[in-house]
Amino acid sequence: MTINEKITFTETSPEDRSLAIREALRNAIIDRRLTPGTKLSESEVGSLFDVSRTVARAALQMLAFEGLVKTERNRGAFVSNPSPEEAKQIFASRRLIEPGIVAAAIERITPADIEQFRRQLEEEERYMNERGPAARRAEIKASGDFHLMLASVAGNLILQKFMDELVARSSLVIALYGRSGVSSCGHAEHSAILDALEKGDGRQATQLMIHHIDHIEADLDLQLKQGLGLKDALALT
Amino acid sequence: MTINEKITFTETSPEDRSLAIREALRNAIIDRRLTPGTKLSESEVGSLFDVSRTVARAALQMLAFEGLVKTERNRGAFVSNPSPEEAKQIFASRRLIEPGIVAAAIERITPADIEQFRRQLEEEERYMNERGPAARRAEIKASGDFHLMLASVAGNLILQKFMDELVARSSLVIALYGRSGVSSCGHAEHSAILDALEKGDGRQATQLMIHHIDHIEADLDLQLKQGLGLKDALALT
DNA sequence: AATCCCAAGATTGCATACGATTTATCCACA
DNA sequence: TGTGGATAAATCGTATGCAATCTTGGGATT
Repeated sequence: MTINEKITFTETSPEDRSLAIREALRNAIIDRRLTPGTKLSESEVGSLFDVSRTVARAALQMLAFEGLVKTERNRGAFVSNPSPEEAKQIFASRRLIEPGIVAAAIERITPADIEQFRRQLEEEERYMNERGPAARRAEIKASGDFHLMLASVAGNLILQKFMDELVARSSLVIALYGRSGVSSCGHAEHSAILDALEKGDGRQATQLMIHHIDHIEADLDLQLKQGLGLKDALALT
Repeated sequence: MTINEKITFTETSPEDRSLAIREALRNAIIDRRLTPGTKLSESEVGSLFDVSRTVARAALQMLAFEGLVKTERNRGAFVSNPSPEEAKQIFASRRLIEPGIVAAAIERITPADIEQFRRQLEEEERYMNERGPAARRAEIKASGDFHLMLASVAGNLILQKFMDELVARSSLVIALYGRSGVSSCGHAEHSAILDALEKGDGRQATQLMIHHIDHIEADLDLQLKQGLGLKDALALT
């Protein structure tokens, strides 16, 4: 797979172009337009975005830092190919952090937030009922955005950054090991969590969140490719 | 404050020099040899380590990503000056993550690990009983290393990276807002946590960890400088 | 036919150069 | 004496060039 479609800037970036490129690549990765193993060469990225290798390189470095990209010395950058072990660690981390985020969010959530969440869930549902890869991608993205909005409401910027990374990497993991239509039940669970938040029932909200994460991970097929280090390497190129 | 002492490479780095520079600067920051607000100009860092601005810049970008350094466009990089609000968020994050790390560590800790922890605690104690700024610095570093070792034993690389960041940033916070001789009681608490781990008493170990974090945060003076945005800005230069 | 080796091409690692922006200095002027 | 503005210095943002390293393809040898 190569980068064949022109990736558009979502906004005119007056400055800090490497940040904009990072965002564009991030979106492409969590959208699965760039699949694990895809090579991201500095010159190719640079010419796609009409910048020099220097700034392309900076964007790739940032992505490497958050684990979405792996760089090999003198070889280049590749979209990460998380191992089952990594996948487990990602979800273990989420199980640790997200209940805390729910607990913090329930203290700070406002009616306006609730309203925004409802709109978000409607969007999820809309994509859920559509067919086609584009809708599927949008659904995955919207599903992740629910968790990120929650982190945003919680009001802890550090945890928010961690969740940014974890949600993005989860998306990669689901792309690799996902078994079914990802969030067919996920959407209902998001709804239930939001209901609990609205009622102010923190205990239930955190419980629902834990189960939600359990369900996402349960939908993965982490055993199959466990011992296939060689095949993984082959899949890389 | 300027960078006036030659910072030595801990190891001969055959390659990936930016990583080595990042490590050296990281250590200098958590050791408080570089205090919050210190400017880290690309050329200065570069010439100190005998590299070009390109690689110095890469190191600074990494530090900015983990929150130890803040960059301002066209102005440069400065050692972070965390606000009281940031400090609270850092400790809130630790309260969320570290109990989970303790719980994971107790499942995996080996007698060899215990032995290593004991040696680590002896070192803490040695520095605690010494006087002088160098010993104080070493004590702070050793105290943080206890938490990082725990994260390492827990075996989750993602959480380990998060803790790396949180411990380093905590060190900055303590430098800014710390009230007393930091870990006079901290050492005893580390010992107690280790004892609980050795006994296999997970419930007690996590409780002790939570209290330990509470105590560290309680030792901070976060109210005083809360409204002084202006003075903070002044302290920057 | 399979294997090994070497050279050509491609890509990264790094240094340097130049324009843009910010900061500092100094002089004019009120 | 203090203020304003213009010029100079310093620093960053970015592009580009060269050397080092890796990959690839072809040809010779067994």
